[in-house]
Amino acid sequence: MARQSADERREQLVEAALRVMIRDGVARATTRAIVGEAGLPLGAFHYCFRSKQELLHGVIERILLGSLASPLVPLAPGTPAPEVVRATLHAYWDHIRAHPDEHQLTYELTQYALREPGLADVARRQYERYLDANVDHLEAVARQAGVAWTTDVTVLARFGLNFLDGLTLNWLIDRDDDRALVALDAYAAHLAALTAPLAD
Amino acid sequence: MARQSADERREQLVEAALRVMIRDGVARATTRAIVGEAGLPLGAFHYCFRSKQELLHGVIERILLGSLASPLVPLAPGTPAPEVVRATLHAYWDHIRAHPDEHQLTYELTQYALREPGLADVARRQYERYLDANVDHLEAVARQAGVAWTTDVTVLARFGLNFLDGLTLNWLIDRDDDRALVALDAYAAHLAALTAPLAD
DNA sequence: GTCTATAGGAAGATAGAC
DNA sequence: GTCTATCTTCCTATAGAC
Repeated sequence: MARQSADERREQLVEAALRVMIRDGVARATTRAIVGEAGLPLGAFHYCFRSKQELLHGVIERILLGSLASPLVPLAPGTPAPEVVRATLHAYWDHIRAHPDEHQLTYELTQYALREPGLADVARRQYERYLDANVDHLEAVARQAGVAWTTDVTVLARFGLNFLDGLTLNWLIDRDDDRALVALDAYAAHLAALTAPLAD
Repeated sequence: MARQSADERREQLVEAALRVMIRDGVARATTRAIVGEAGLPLGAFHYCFRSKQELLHGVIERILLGSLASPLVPLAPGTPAPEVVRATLHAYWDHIRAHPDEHQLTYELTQYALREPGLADVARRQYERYLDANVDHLEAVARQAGVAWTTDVTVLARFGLNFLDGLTLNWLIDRDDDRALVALDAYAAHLAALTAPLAD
């Protein structure tokens, strides 16, 4: 068939694996299901990857990286801080609601990684990066709103990461939009109360 | 061998399954591993359970019920509200730290349940009960501290459930005690700020 | 590199003696 | 009810022709 580089093939299989996992879960993402999804013969698997673990490594790095895309909301300058906070959180939440399956897979893969000696570190590093991203995000929000945080930003970031993670997990289970939004707004109000106007 | 009732056998297998899952993860809890752990022959499995799903149903109900045990902290009457809140949260957190593997299994089983059509509802109902338990817990704390919540308790409960869930998940990954405690205390302070002395 | 065919084993479930 | 032996299916991985 069409001659492709091994890298292209690998990419193709990682993406097929992602689709299968999102659709059917990690447990059902067998090598057969993955090559089937990619439209490749079974044998193709093992001259692209030494083993299934190697593919999973690629899948995990891929999806965990992808979910770092933090949507920044363009707001008119002079928007009051509470409004900036709320709009930013709602933008984040819209992203979750638009891609629930991907986020569910993220949790599944994290649990999976914790059980595999060679992969546990990947999950650990990933949460470290989530934290860093959250710090950046909080600082960007403060800049945009023209305020300063009255609490250590790294503490806020950890607190927010945990709350949003729990909120997402809970919503993936009950899919109760109303309750989730109420909790999200409660968090937004809490955050907004932790800002002070910049003295300049 | 020793003659036992089918109920006893079932109980025995559910407990063996729990041990295997806590030790090795859900994916490695095969029927063979489970009966091996219980010291029973392979054939024993299928005159106790119609299928593996039936056993998993039992395991999920068992562990999700068990994790509802909310430790109430005995404190001297007259203890200030912030102290009551903090002590209660720390007691909860100590429980998590003492049984990390059980909690990790809880998350694994929840993810698993969401992928099985017959089990998704169990997870949903379970989170509903977590929420109820959290409401009860918050009301008990207010009673003990002699204060009232200035925010709707169901909103607080949802918010707290989500934060504590995320905190636990995050800690299971990075095992960073210091950061977790800082975040927990931030939450305690937030909660304490939402109380008002009872006018009596 | 690419594919077909198959090895080799482990999974859930059952048959049938006791 | 209890156990051994076995069936069937599906898994990951490899062998070897092209």
